[in-house]
Amino acid sequence: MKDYFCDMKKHQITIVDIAQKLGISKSTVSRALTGHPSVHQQTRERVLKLAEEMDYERNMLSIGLIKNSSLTIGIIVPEFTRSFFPKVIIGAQEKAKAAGYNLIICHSEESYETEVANTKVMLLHQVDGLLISITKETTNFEHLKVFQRKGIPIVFFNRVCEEMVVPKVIVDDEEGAFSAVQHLIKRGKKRVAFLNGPANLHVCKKRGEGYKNALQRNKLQWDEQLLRHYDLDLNTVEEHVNFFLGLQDKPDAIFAINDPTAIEVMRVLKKKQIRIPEDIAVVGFSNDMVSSLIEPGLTTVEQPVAEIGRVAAQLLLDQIKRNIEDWKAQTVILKTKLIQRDSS
Amino acid sequence: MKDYFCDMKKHQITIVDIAQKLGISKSTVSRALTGHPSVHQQTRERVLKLAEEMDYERNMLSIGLIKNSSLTIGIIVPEFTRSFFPKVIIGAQEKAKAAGYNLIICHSEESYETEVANTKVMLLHQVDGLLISITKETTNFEHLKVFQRKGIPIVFFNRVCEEMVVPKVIVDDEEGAFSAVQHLIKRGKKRVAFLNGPANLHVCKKRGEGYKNALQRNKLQWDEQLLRHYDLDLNTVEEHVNFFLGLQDKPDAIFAINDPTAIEVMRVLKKKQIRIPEDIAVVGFSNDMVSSLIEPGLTTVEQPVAEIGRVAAQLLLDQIKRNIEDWKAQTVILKTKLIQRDSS
DNA sequence: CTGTTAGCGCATTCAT
DNA sequence: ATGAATGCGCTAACAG
Repeated sequence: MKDYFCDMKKHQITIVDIAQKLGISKSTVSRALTGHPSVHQQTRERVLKLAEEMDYERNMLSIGLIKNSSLTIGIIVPEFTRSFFPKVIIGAQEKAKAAGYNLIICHSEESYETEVANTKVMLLHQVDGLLISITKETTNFEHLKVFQRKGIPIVFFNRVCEEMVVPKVIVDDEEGAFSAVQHLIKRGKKRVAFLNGPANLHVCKKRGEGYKNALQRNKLQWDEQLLRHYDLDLNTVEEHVNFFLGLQDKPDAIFAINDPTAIEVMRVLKKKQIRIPEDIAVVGFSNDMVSSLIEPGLTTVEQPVAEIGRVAAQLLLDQIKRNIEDWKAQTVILKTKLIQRDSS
Repeated sequence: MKDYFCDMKKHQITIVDIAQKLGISKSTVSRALTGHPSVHQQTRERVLKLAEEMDYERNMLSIGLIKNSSLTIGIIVPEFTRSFFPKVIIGAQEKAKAAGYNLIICHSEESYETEVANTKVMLLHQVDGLLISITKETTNFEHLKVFQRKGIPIVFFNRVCEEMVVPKVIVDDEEGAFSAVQHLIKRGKKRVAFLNGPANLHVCKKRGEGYKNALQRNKLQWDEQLLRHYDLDLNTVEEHVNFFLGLQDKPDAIFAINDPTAIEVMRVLKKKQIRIPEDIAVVGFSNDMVSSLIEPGLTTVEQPVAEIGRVAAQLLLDQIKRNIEDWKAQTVILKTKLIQRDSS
């Protein structure tokens, strides 16, 4: 009896089982199941009925094997406890689903090593395309170039790889940062500090440029002490704020690379009884869900988050449909929008 | 399932390619790749080297087909723009990775239909087990029972299915709700309202029981107008709050099913110049990241979020290792902890 | 309309 | 230590 059960566990109901019971060939069963037109109506009904009765489920693995496709696209994000990446994923999923594709998500936890492991998972699962935003540590791109060589399209979003010629979706980071700093200056601030992210990330470089441009445009002195790069570990934000506060000539505004950072900056300032925005104004980037809930409300640069996901997925689906020699490598740059609240 | 597969086959590097280049049989290549002992050391090295050079990746679809396993476990969550589910996922990923399993994540976006589609993806990828927290719409469980029939273990967490006898990981929702309401009453509140979630969710039922128990224990009158179920759509929270405020005998405290709801309640109250907690105190559930950042800080019932993921993954891995006839269906109940802040 | 045959990429038995 | 052959479950020519 026990052996019987063990065997049962292994044995899947297949089209052959159905075919045998019905005394027809498995091809006919297959055709009936897939809705092929040239099957006798009566045969089809008998197959469908028996399949239902026997709890038959198609084995998509074998189908994927044949078609060399899994109808799945993968997405790798470095982080998702904040609302940014989840919202991108939701946008991407929307487009993918509409095209009949499923989405599998991997989380690289800002670790290069995990990212490489994730790409292996994607390869193993035969994804038809990959969406990715790289980790803060990623400077080697071999694991991603593999996809190109294999003819599996990649689309970058948010954190892109500069050296790879593939579609990318970003926002106008330079313009976004520019408008944030411009706004602060218009509010009367003269010494705007920028707590930037890792210098190797393209997105951070661009925001750095926007920052500098805004200063120049307003003929404000460029002070390199006011631009600091940090590794996105929120625990270290306090040190950086302390550095700013320890300067001979303190900043009167802090622009932060993203909203979580800005919120942490605000927490540190509040703890020190520094008034926001009177003493020091704060501006973030992204318009996270939290930013409207805290006090004072955080002024921030809004990104069309779900749209980033939608566009990225659409570009990927376009690539998937194209032959490899017709691949296009456009970069889509979406607009940002300054959201003014009470922190500035 | 509709046939969406398109036909362009990108050529994959297979063991046959490697075998041909090396002038050996594909069996030997296979053995070298899988680490079979009886392969000449030199042969193995040549194979490994060439595989590396050619960017060869094993095709999981075919291996999965043969082995009926993919070393992958799936996780389906209904929502993840808040920090709750992402943190659970991170915990689960930790355990899975340690056991050599990969984790693929699907997002059901609180839609029954999407959840069903997600389970198909999991089946397609031949996951060895499934972790799931159901959507608020899910009342039919056929798509999940399929897994049991196929011998693929399932573990529920947070939002569990009552009628299925499988392992589950929840927190002590009844006790958590009890302690929240007990706390409010100790603070002098006499009319505690509860804005609960969908009545069909087990987790909501349990919290409802905790709420009622606390009232009873304190000999407070049970008023059915003070207990409302809502569909977790934050846009409708305002109506419910307005209902409470329109009562003859208004509540002096509102306990909300989760933190986002509580925060929305607070927003509505603040808009109406109602003082928190003096006029109406507010308590949430989960200790979301936001809750400590807003003002006043939200009193809430903390859940061991990552631990939920870890335990669920561990239970699943245990089931995977067991034969189907040895499956255990224990329910693990983790402890909650009341976090007192200024909203109560 | 339906049956036959041939793989998809790989692991695995059985040979040698 | 290696090669040949078999088959996982299914679809897709190619016959009838």
